[in-house]
Amino acid sequence: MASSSESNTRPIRLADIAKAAGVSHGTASNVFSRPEIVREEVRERVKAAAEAMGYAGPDPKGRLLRAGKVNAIGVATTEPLSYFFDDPFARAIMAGISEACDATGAGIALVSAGNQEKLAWNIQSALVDGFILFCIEGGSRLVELTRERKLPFVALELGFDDDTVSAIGVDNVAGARLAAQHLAELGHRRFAVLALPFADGSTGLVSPEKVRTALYTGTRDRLVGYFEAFSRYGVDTAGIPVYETENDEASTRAGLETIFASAAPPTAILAMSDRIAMIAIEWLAARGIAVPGDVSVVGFDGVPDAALCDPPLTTVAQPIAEIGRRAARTILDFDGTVRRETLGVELVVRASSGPPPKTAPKTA
Amino acid sequence: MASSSESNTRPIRLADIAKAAGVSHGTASNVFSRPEIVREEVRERVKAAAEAMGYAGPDPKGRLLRAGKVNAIGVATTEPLSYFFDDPFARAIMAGISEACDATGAGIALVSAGNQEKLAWNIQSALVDGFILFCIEGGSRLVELTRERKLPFVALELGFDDDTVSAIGVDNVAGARLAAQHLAELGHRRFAVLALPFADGSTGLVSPEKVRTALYTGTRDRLVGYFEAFSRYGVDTAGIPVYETENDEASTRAGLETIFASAAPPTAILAMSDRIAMIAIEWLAARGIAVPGDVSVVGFDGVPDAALCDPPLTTVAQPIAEIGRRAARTILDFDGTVRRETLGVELVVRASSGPPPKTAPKTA
DNA sequence: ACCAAAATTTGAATCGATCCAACAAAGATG
DNA sequence: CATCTTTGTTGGATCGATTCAAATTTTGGT
Repeated sequence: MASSSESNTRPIRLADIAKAAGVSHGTASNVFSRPEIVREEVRERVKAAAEAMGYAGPDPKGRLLRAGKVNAIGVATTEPLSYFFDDPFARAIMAGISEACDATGAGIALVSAGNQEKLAWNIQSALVDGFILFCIEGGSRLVELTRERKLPFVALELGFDDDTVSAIGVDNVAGARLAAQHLAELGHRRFAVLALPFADGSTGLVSPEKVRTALYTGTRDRLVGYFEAFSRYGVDTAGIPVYETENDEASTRAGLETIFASAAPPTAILAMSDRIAMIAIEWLAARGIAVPGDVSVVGFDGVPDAALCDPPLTTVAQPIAEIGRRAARTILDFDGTVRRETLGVELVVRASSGPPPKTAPKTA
Repeated sequence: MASSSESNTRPIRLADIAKAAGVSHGTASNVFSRPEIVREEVRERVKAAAEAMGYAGPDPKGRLLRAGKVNAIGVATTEPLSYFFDDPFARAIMAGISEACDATGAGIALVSAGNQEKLAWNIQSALVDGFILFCIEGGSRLVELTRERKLPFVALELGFDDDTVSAIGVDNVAGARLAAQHLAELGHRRFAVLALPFADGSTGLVSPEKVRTALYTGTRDRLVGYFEAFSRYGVDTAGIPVYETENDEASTRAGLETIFASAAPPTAILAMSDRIAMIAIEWLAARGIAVPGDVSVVGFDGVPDAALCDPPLTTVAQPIAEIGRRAARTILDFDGTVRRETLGVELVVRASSGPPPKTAPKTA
């Protein structure tokens, strides 16, 4: 007994229940996808058969092949997957992407791999209708890999200026100018810059020619913005230390050590990310240097955490959620054109910046 | 001219380049999936044809159908997608899941929908090998929907005790007992409980029979744990207000209003989540009630934020990342068995709890 | 030059659905 | 009663790959 009722071997297919119900597979398919066009009596019979055989419903794998659309957008990065849940900037962007996806019912597939080979495979085999790329380190590699898929994709943070790829970013020059100008107006004249990477895998003080050949134009543009403001206020840009970090704790601390080893340490620090800025504030506090009493710090990004740190961070706020929303929309409403958007930024003045001290800091 | 070379209509298939290269599709397929078994000369010819025709590589849609495995796990909830990036508990779990997925190269697909109908569709059409369910509100509905798919799935937070579904959770009774015991040992005798939902969509003070018929056994178990400890210390459990919140700001504040309207307000609050606890601390601070000077607060969960709030929160820490890791492993190593795991918890004493005041609080 | 063994290539079958042109049956119209 | 609609159903074609047994070509030995 229990010879045919035992479905212990392979899963039940639509064709199986069609046969069991004595209808064609076309009709069986209609029962699930357009039930209104099949006669009630037949519909019930098929449903009963499905129920009896333990049918799981039309397999999306099959449907997908036919339909072509996955109804999900892939978000890719070269960082590990946990980056999406740890990094405040990433999280804020994901919130924007989520919003757009929720509105249209699309899903989100997270794709990542530090490992070169796995990254390629993961991009190649991701079941998505398009990609949003977090171009942090190794951005161009990620773009190349993704381009191969011939699916719509959009790069975030404008890591480079290839006009053939869609990208969404902010006006880095204007934002940086705002930040530097704010400090200059407060009276600061001795600055230091803690920069994001100019190229992969290097850190340290940056020479002018390195700036000119920067791989990441976002980094370069921010520096350009800072310098523009400096010149306007008559500050000699040649004397300003620019330290390239990797946007992490180790390299930022190393940069601070270098900068404050100088005979004439800065009274203001321009950090190219809130992350760097917050690490700097912590480092300064640990050394008894008052912020903003001795040294002012201005960040860049405007992540939510920046408002909560101590002291709250003055920063150049990007419309982060909006960037995410637009990126998602770019994929969801893809029309075959290359779309490059540059959004505005806004200086948010909080407590980490103030006038320079009367006497040089760290004298005591 | 340009009649056949213009591929402006539909995408290039493997079969197209097979024909162009003059080989069978079997061989063409091998060039991409097992290049080592095809003769070099042929391999180059096929690759050249692919290059020339702008072939995007084997479409994962086709591969998927054949292979059966998606190599991605779905994480589902009834909350909007942004929940995964906003909620600290969810984020900590996702970090654990990410870790396990990174290790095996699996992807993560986020599935969600508040809307009943869309939820069903999203679950039915998700391209995944299995699901991890965040059973918050509407957990049983989510489980029913997912069961239909006949894919492996595991429920988090043990919303209910159906032994036929795999689940991973913590020992709620023991954890709650620990929390209540801690406060009792500090000398507290007047308590209030801010509870998680007992059932969908209700809030307010809870009667004993409601507790007995609680839909969410997690909530019930925590209450049981609190009460166990109370009885042991001779505290009359009948007099303790238990206010059911929805784990959000509005209902928690309402609960606090109710509780502190009493003639004999509590000296200690047991919150069933860190979220609730942190909202309570804020509410108390705004009313000038000192924590822990006047009132002690103990949370539950052990989210990272709890260590950073002011004052740092005493709480019952769940091994959150471990839960995520195990959930992912349960799906990735699925062996057809139902697996129910209960992990231990740990009391983390921080600054939000202390001895009760000599005089009753709020007297001034 | 011949044959067995090894290395490649072939082409049909399969994965699980949806779509659609053609057809059948029932009801409406002249 | 013949014809036209309307409503439902059918079965073949298709989506884009992988797989594998069988056919074919190469290689190596004598």
